Amino acid sequence: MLARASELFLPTLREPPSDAEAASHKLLVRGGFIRQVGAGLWTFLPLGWRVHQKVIQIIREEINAIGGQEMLCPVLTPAELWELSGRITIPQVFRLKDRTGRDFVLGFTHEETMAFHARELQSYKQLPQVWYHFSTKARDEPRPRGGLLRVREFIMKDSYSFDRDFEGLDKSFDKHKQAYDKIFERCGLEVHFVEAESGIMGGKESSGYLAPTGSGENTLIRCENGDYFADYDAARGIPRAPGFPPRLEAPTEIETPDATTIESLAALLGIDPASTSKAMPVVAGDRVVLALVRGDDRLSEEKLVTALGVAYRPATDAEIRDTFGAGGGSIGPVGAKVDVVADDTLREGQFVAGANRDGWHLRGVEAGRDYEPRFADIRQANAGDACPNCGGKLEAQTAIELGHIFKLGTFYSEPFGAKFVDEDGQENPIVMGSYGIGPARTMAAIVEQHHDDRGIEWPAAVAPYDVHIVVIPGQEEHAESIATSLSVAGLDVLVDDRDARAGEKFADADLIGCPVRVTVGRKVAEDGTVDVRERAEGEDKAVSVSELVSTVRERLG
RNA sequence: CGGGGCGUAGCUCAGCCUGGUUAGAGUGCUGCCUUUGGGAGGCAGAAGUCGCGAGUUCGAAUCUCGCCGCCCCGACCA
Repeated sequence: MLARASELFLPTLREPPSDAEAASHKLLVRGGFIRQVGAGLWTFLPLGWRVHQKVIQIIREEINAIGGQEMLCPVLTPAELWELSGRITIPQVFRLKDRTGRDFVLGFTHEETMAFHARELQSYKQLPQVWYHFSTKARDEPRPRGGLLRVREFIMKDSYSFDRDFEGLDKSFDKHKQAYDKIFERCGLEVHFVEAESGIMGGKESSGYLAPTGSGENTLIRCENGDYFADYDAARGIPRAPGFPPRLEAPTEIETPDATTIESLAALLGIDPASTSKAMPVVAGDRVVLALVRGDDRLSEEKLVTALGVAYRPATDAEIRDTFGAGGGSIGPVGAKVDVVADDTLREGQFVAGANRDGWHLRGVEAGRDYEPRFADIRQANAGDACPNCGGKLEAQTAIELGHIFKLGTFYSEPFGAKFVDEDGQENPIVMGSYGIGPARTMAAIVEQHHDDRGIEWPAAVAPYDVHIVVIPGQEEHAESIATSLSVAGLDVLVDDRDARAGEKFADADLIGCPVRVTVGRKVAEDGTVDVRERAEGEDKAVSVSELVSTVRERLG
């Protein structure tokens, strides 16, 4: 395949758009891969679409390899489907009406539609199934950002597995996991599989794939020794041990005027903030619950939801005073007539806690002796915590979530009545899983991980073209025949035949980032050689035209 | 949805505070000359509803109000 720069719509820019911050945003726009149409709405220009298609093809091959069957569901779906699952109430749902006033939803995933089709599965003999499609998703995002990192409309590969039981689901899940590992590896990405929250998807267990990058919205917690990776929200770090004051036989009141923050309290008492406890009153359902973490820790909202099993909200000032008889900065677990969920770090030792009396705290408060909590892991892990596997130091790194896989169970099949009959003639709900990957995000992550100050360094598997030929003015005829021979050999070739200076062409070639560059200059007429350079390496090497095809193939790996 | 910022040529921006001929620069674009292995130089040229609407004024890119769009932080979130 041969493309000529003189004919391509390839609008490269010398400067990045003023509103771009992420490297992928800047370089994809500058390189003429994408253009913004509105907030979170992007057009893929010819080169960008080629890369997107290459990513899609890799995903397709790997999902086909685990038995996935490609199909295509509509973007526009009747609102009734979303009422059945209950997801109609999610704020991000794009809703609209047709001319007769009927309600529709622009899908943001396709669990509902796929469960609808799964009603045609009737027998255990038809299971398992894996169905997938590449389709456009719409999300009414409150805040799109970062180029392709967070958008309102995007193409997603989502596959759905249908099994007769949870054992089957585990197998389908593992197959996808393996497929995803291969996909990201083929894309040249460093990606880590981590536990994550189910969020709006519904279902039991979910896991994300995080690519560490320079820009992104997620945080990857990783051990310096490389044996532990986790999503920030779910990470389990081991905090340092506090410096405890001498042990007390019983809690002792101490006056702490104006000390309503941990910092002021620790300073006033001259103690380690880690030897205090922090009380966060929340309302779950119709009851008040006191969440207790160490003074130097932050409460993880996600972990607390998991521990409580339901969503919650912070208690209001009035509710706090009503329940504890004191203000927010002076409350504690001792004597409080509410359930207490204490973080595991509070199991051992004596801590300073609020006395449920304005301006007073208690020293020497001990779990088990002075209050009866339920223990759970509800603290947010921090960089600097010790690794739960090896004790090494945990680090935090910005990341992009490229994929998310869920064990949905019967969350959708039950309301949709997607059932099958087993060997004994019994009806059972189909057990589902869902598995998403965003090709555009993947593309952005590749740029984040593969670029330098001059431009992109595409891995060969996803590059828009294999070879970028820079034609030095005066060598057009030689270049044309070289381009043709590379193309005939099965390589994708971009030949820069524009009437432009060499420097400009080199700069564009670096920006666009095809893996191999061939410069056809004066030497081709003198000794029959051209210069071959790998984008990621930056060294020109003279290669005779007769060996060019094999050399380029070799360089592409 | 809360806070902040921006909107002037394809792109990056100046001009606005302190209203006043025909609205500027760099880059990009077109033509010609020169040049030709890392965005070279020269000459000539095209290109702007100054986001939209109202208002104040003899006069508005500039002042006031409203709206819209976009970006950043937060909240929210695959």
